[in-house]
Amino acid sequence: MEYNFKEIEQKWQSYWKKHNTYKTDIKENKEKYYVLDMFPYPSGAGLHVGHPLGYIASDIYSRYKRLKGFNVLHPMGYDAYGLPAEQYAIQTGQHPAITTDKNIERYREQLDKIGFSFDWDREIRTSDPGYYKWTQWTFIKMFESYYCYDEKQARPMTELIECFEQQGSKGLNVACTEELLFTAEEWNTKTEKERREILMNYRMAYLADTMVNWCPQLGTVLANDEVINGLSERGGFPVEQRKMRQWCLRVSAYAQRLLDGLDRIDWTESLKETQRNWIGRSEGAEMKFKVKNSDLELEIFTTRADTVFGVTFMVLAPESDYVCQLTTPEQAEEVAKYLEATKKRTERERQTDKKVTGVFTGSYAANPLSGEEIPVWISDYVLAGYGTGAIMAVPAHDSRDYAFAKHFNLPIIPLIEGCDISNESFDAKEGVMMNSGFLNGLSVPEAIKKAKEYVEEKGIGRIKVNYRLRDAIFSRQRYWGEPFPVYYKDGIPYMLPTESLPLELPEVTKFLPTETGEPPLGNATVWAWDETNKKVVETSKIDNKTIFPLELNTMPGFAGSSAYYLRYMDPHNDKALVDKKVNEYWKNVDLYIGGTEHATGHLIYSRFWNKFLFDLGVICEDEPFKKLINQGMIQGRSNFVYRITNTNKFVSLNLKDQYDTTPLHVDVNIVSNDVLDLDKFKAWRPEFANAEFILEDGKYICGWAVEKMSKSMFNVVNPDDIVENYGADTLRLYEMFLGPLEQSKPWDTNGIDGVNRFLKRLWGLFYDREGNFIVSDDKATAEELKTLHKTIKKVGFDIENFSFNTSVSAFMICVNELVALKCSKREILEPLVVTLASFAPHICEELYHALGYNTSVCNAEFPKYDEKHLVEATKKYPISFNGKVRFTMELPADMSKEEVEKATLADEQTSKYLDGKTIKKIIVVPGKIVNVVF
RNA sequence: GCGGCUGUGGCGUAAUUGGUAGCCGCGCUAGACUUAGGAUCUAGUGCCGAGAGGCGUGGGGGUUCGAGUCCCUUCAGCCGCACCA
Repeated sequence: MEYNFKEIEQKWQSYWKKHNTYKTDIKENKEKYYVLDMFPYPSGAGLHVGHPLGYIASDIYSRYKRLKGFNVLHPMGYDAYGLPAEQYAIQTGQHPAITTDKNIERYREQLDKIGFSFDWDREIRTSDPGYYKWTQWTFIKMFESYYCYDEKQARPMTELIECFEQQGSKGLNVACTEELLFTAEEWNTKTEKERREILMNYRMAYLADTMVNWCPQLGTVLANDEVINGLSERGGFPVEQRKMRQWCLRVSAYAQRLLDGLDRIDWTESLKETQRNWIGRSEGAEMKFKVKNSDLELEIFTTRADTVFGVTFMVLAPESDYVCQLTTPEQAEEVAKYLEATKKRTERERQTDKKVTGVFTGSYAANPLSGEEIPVWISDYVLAGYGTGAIMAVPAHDSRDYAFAKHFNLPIIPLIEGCDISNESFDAKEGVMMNSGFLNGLSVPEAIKKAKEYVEEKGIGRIKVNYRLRDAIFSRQRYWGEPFPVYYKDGIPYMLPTESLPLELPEVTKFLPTETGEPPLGNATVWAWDETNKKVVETSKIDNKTIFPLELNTMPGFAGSSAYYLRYMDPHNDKALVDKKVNEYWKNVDLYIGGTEHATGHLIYSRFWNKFLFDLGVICEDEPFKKLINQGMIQGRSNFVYRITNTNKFVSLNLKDQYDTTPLHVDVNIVSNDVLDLDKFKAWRPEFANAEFILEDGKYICGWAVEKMSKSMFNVVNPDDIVENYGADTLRLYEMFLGPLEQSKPWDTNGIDGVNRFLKRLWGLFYDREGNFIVSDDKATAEELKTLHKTIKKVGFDIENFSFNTSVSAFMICVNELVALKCSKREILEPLVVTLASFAPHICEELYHALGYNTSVCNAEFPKYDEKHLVEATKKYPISFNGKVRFTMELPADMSKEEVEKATLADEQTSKYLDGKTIKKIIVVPGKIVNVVF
């Protein structure tokens, strides 16, 4: 009987569904294990063969853990909000919900075919009101919280208000947008509106006028991680800087905890390093420079407090608030001209074009240590977003300041003995100080320390830690996202009561911004909040007395993906994001598998979001993902045909150099082992119908290259086709067999026959050609047991180490050996089937039942290996001479060192290789090797 | 520029962690069965060499009885960050 994968796979997929085999519940007597995949955005293109790679790996691990007796949570859902569906809606008028549902349905179909052990009862979609209710709920909690640096956690705003009432803002060590100073009396006399404006300065979720990455083509702002080299991540459109009133999340408050947490989680070093870079911690000093003839003080941040004596000028970012305060009337015109010019430059231009530009403000400041008078300039090499937006320039020891000083002819004072600054600055933090008053003679690290202390003592400034990590801009001028549970009274935002959540996304007539430039929600006719009746009503009823306008922005993509792992634990709970007891059982994700592209987006935001929920006391773990593995990308393997220029004639690969040719991509699905199917090629496109060919050995050989898998390269392979032709089990095995999970590698369907043959051969151990079940109850031999047990041992070890490719080859070796031994014994095959079941669940379920079981192999127990079957009586010792292996000798495994040495010397081949030379020494490593040195 | 990762047959890869480099699979070669082969089975297949043998893990150097594995250096590719004061 043939191995009929189609029948088998359908049969068991419906069996699993019918028997709820993958349904998971809390089992207090069992240890939990949580395996999570990064949930997909359901794109219109469907899955290609690269997408399921991580899912297959996590599925194998989940099934394995289950066989090992763990209670495994392994859910799946969809990141359903997103730009592509909305862009499609703008173009076609089709509601994004419809597009999304359709795409999800297709994804589900594709996923189902592969035989995953997901508990689909726990499916979530970020666009589902029952889900985003909790995204909105968390946002409200953020609005109602501030961050206390002393307690190192988020606290309720009510505590802060109490504090203001009693002592004002004095002595507070809390996260804020800007330092505000007011007394309790001042606070207590303020109006409601004034108070709310002040509170905004401290909220975890706050509304602020900030410089944002505005993308005109997408009509929305983007977060920093959504901008790559000055272009939008989605679509690659230019991005410009603009000041806009936006919702922001105070992620920066958590910078230190986000950094510290990295040391306690099992992620790859490269991923942690990326996050460390992104957080960008630097220790330094904040210092005040007095402005001449003014009460103003310029605040700057520096990591090189030791170089203050070398400050010969200061520079402001063009966006800095100081600019207008310091510009003198004489310079006003020039400054205005410069600001205008910089504004025109996009972020991208500013980054790529490193021409030195700048303008003098007309003002001077005083060096706080030397008292020297120094000019204040403006230049766009200073970033508004980092530090204070102003710097002290030390041209001798900073290359950017150096370039600026050279260009504008400003003085350069060297501060380190013996450094050469005639052509470039000396940036290294080493050497001995000079020209630096009380710092002279100290080494740079000593001087940094001493200068910082001095500055603090004299009240010139303070020691400060700065982070590159910015607060996340949380508003998007988009339709297809979570609505903010916010309405406005007199321009002041108020939160909806949490009992009124979810605030559902309204219908709109069109998905573009309104004529007045408001976001698409401005088109909604039912989008106003009735405060008394606590419900959404017609926009036309807005009277700003009891009925108020609702927020028109929506939340960004990372909102819904930040806490989804928690919702899987308790997906249908409408009383809480996750029940406390449930959360205490599942805790956090033990294994998270996904792509590396989320390193600075999702993986930072979800850690932040999670820490906030932890501070609220809603959840019990402060890091969401204990272990994280990045699966490598599956690249495409493209094929080429070579068209002779100006003809419709194609020449085979190895003859192409004799002609003038153009390579053309050809669909890999009509090429087999680099041999082109000529008929399919002619039928592929009308212009090739009359194509002629120059063949070699009667075949047309195509060229090939490894490229990104994409439609335009014609190298996309669809998993559906693989399942159709070879079955899901073969697909699963082959995806793993390709190579190490974390490595990128090209997909080449040609190799798939190997794993398919393996399954057929396995099948052949159970059934003969006539379809007779040939498994016997005979006693297994020592050799057969050894084959089995070494396989169980290796596969178990490999799975624990996520080395799935080597497990697959171990299975192949095992089956090859059993075939050679003609072993069809139950004693061997039964444990083998259970061991393989995580990789190839369908065929194993079939064989498990054929062996007489009527329960699922998913509920079996992973076999234990017994070392006693693995011990060898003899060892084939490689005998090497000066490190070169010459022959092998079979000796008893337990033979002593001395005896092995003796046996080696006694062998006649030894004298042959010695060739009369004297032996200097003999190295014998028992059980390993013999090395004769002469 | 800084940081991280990766370099092994024609291809994807393996190597018990310092101990016989190339396991497993693809491809290829030869053969068997066959009307046929994109089926199946058998044998071979790192390179050079008729052979003995030599050479081989991007290159160079080192440590070691012994290096794909450790150290130094260099090159190439991929990824991340990039005026971060």
